[in-house]
This record gives sequence, structure tokens and C-alpha cells, in this order.
Amino acid sequence: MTDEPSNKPFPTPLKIRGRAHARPRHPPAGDGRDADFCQTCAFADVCLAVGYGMTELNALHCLVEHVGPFRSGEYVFRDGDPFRSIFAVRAGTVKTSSVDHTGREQVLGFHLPGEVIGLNAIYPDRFPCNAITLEKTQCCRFSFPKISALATQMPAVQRHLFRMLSKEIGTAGSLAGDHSADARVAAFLADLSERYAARGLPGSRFHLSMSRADIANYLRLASETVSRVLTRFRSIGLIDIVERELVLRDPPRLRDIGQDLLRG
Amino acid sequence: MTDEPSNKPFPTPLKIRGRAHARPRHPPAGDGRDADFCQTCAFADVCLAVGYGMTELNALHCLVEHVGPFRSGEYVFRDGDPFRSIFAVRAGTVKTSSVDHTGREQVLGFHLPGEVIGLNAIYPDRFPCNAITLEKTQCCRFSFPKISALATQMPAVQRHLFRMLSKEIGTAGSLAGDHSADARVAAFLADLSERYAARGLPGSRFHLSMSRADIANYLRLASETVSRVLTRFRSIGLIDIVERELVLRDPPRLRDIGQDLLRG
DNA sequence: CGTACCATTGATTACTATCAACGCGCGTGG
DNA sequence: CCACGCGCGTTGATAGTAATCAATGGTACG
Repeated sequence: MTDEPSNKPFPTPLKIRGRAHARPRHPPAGDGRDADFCQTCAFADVCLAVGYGMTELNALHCLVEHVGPFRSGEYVFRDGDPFRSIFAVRAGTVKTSSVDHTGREQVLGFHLPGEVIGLNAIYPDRFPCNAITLEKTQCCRFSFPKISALATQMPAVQRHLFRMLSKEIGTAGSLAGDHSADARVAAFLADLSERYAARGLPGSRFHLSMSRADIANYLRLASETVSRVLTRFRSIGLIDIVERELVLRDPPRLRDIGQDLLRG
Repeated sequence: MTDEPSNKPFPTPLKIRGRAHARPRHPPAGDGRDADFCQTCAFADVCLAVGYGMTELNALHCLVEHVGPFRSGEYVFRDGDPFRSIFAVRAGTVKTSSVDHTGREQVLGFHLPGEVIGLNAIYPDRFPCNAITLEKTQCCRFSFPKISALATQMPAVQRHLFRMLSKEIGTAGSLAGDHSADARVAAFLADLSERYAARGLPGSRFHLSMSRADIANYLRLASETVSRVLTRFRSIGLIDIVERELVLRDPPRLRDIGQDLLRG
């Protein structure tokens, strides 16, 4: 649930980005802010691992296509769509969810800038869930056949894909335990905080782009319960929250309350 | 949660096995029953995909090591062990579980013959759980560096690894929903049934190699609740169960009760 | 300015955990 | 050989956590 350690330091990523974008033909990329976006990208460490000036690096960047911007509530992909690409969130937030046979939505996850979605579609060869933007959002699209082919030539890419996939196995199972509503909410907030921090964004003060209902659905609680827990957390000084603006006042204690969930 | 479709038919696997075992040097393999074991192996379809007589096929089989037999209650690997290999169950049953900070066990899964364990260790580079045998069990060990190297040369192997990893993302999340005790138990039994059937074993009549407490722990229920549900299922003619011998009397209805959990 | 959605709070219900006791089978040791 | 202890499974009684039902206030948007 914590983030990829190798992502945290970005010694000299901008130069890499600059070089790569020297030939941005395929996608509609090339605007001035790309370097900033890529800095948070889940593939950033692959680029670093590869080194400068290699043809493979260009290959990786050439198979990226920028998609979006999406407005809030749009679909990046839909449940049942044939699987051809994986996506990385460049900016914004994406919610993945499926709809059960009774028509009820099941939120599977929230995905922040730099995170990859669609890996769970490889096996069924169709997307097993919807990906819906929660705010204005931009994504990168990676053709999976192309990146697979690249992986056979570049062990670093293959290794990175294996690691991302393996990591998701762990995160997918982390909600499975039977935990109290307090523990679930605390773990949720602490996890979001860490993921923001891992991408260089403020981890103790951020905006919740999802509704209470989405949080509740994700945590398998009633939205009323989420509301009550947040109110209680605020009343004991753990957090400040007005609307969707959140301030963590005691992250260690929050982590502690949610520790069962945070693969402790 | 259902099994790999491409595993179900085994047109002509035995010949492949025979050829492969023509040079069983590395591992202590080579006994007469290997063909039977491999027939249920998770890598069987890879072998099929590769075709006959290829050097890569030999490479795949050469990097297999047979480990065990383990007696009931032994460890295949332990939480925290450095990750070097993935394992496939050849015969028997393996339980994976972790221990939380309070010392309580958390059962993550049960693994039947032909299923692979250890994929969730790639990312942390250590095993994030224990793997404990529930009965007399034999496994195959695949060096991960070696199989990774092989994957760069053989797209079919890479593809298979990607697919297995992706599949586990789905299964790992399937317990996350908030489902009734009835639904959980029904889904558990139906899932076991299908997995046995997928390997050519009788799917409506089998032995539960795990205790009620293990089942309950896995399903995040109390063992008393599992007991009550099983008793009720028997009383309404859904199943027969004495001790750990189980007969499914109405698999469709069982699936129906557990449908929420069984993805779709 | 009204409508609709979101969030909060209160009252009640229900499911399952927990506590407790008992039966059973099995291995051990007297 | 039998008594005993132990682990496992079942069944009963009680309690607690969170869901559900219900109502209200606030905010955004048309």
C-alpha cells in the first residue's frame, strides 16, 4: 500500500524527459508542461533505469499517447471493453468500479497522478471494470502489445511490469480483512496521504475528489458511517475537514488506527 | 475466480511431458508419475503453446525443481523470506497466510494442485506471507530470475506470467465486498468446486483439507458462523457434509447464493 | 429561486461476533 | 485397556457494530 520506493527520488528526470520529447511524433504530446507530468509518472523509474540516449527509451516514449483531458464523470474505459492498453493517470483522479448483477456499483479503487490502471484487464483480455474520472483528468495510454514487445527487449521494462502487477495483488487484497469502520477510514486517509506524498504533493493537506458515498462504497461501509467516523475523527483532533478539504492533524495516530489494513 | 479457460482442454500434453522429461537433470524429477502431475500444472498451457521439440521447452522444464513432499503443517516459504522463486502446487493443498501485528493469523488463500503461489512476492522482493501445507504436499519451484530471463526470449512465457499476475489481482479483490455469511460460504464452496473441476478432479464431491477455523478466517467470519451456515445449507439440501467430506447437491443454487462474490 | 445532490445527524434494526457449554474422535499415557 | 486431555466442530444465548430508515441543512447549478 505504501509506494514504490524507487519512485521517490527523482535525481535527474527532467533531462530524460526533455530528450525523450525531442521526438514526440506519435501522440499529441509536446506541450511545455509534459516534464512536470512525467515526473510523477509510474514509468519514470523505468526511464531512469534505462539511462540516457538509448533507443529503447525513445521506444517507450514513442508508444505513449496522451488522452484527455476528460471532464469529471467521463469514462477512460468501460467494463467489457476489449483490452488493448494500460493507462497512467497524468493529472486528476480516476475511480475504477464495477456493477454487480443487482446494478449496484462496487468501487474498486481511486487512482492518483502517476498511478497505472488497467493491469487487471490482461488476464480476461477485457476491462473488468469502469474507469471514471472524478475531476478534470488527463491520462497516458500505453499499447499493451507494444509495451509487451518492448519488455522482451528491455528486461528493465519487463521487470517493472512484473513489479507493478505484483504490487497490485497486494493492494487488491488489503480491503479483504474484517476491520472496524474507524480502521477502514483511517487507513484510507493515511493511504491517500502517503500516495500523494510519494508523488511530491502535500500529504497532510489535500482535496478529496470523491464523494462520501464513493469512499463508503470503496470501504464497504454506509456513507452515513463514513460521515460519522469523519465527524468523530475531527472531534478528537485527528483531522480537520470541511466539505472535501482535508487536513491530517495526527498522521501517525491515523496510521496506527488503520494499521491492520496498511499491511503492517 | 474461475479458472484459466486455456487450461481446461489438454489435447496432447503427455507427449510433451514425456519429451521434456527426457532430460531431467537439474531437479530430482523423473519418476514415473510426473506426467500426471504436470498435467495439472499451471504452466501446462505454456508448454502447449510452445509446441514440440523446442529448446525453450527444455529450458522451462530444466529450471523446474521438485520440492517436498511436505508433511501437513510444514512451510513452503515464510513471511519475510527473500524472494527467489515462485511455486506451483503439484499435489496437496497449501494455505497462504500472514500474521498481523496482534499476532492473529490472516488466511489469504488456499491453493490446489496446478496453482501458483508466490507471485505477490515479486514487488516487495520478499514473501509477504507464509505458505503452509494442509496435507501431504509436493510443489514445483521455478527460479524467478531464470523464468524472467526465459520470458524475455519466449513471448509465450512472458504472456503467461502477465496473465497469471493479472488474474491474481482479480481474485485477491474478490473477498473485499461486504457480503453475507451465506454468500461468502456458498461462493467459497462453488469456487473450490470449479477449481477442482478445472484440473480434472471431481468438482461436486471432494475433501476439505482445511479446518472450519481456516475457512472462517479466510472468509472473515467466525468459525461458529461457518459451522452454522454449513449446517443450514445441509438442512435445505444444498450440500451434504460429514466431517470434511463434502458433496454439492445443488451447485447452480450455490453459485447463485454466492454470485456477488464470484465476479459477475 | 428552485431543484437536486451531498453531507450530516438521529432512531431503530439486523447480522454476525463473542462468550459459553457440550459432544466427538483421537492420541497419549497410566 | 481405559481414562484423560486436546483439538475440532456444533449449538445456544447475548451483545455490539454498522446498516437501514428517516429527516434536515447546506451547496451548486440551472
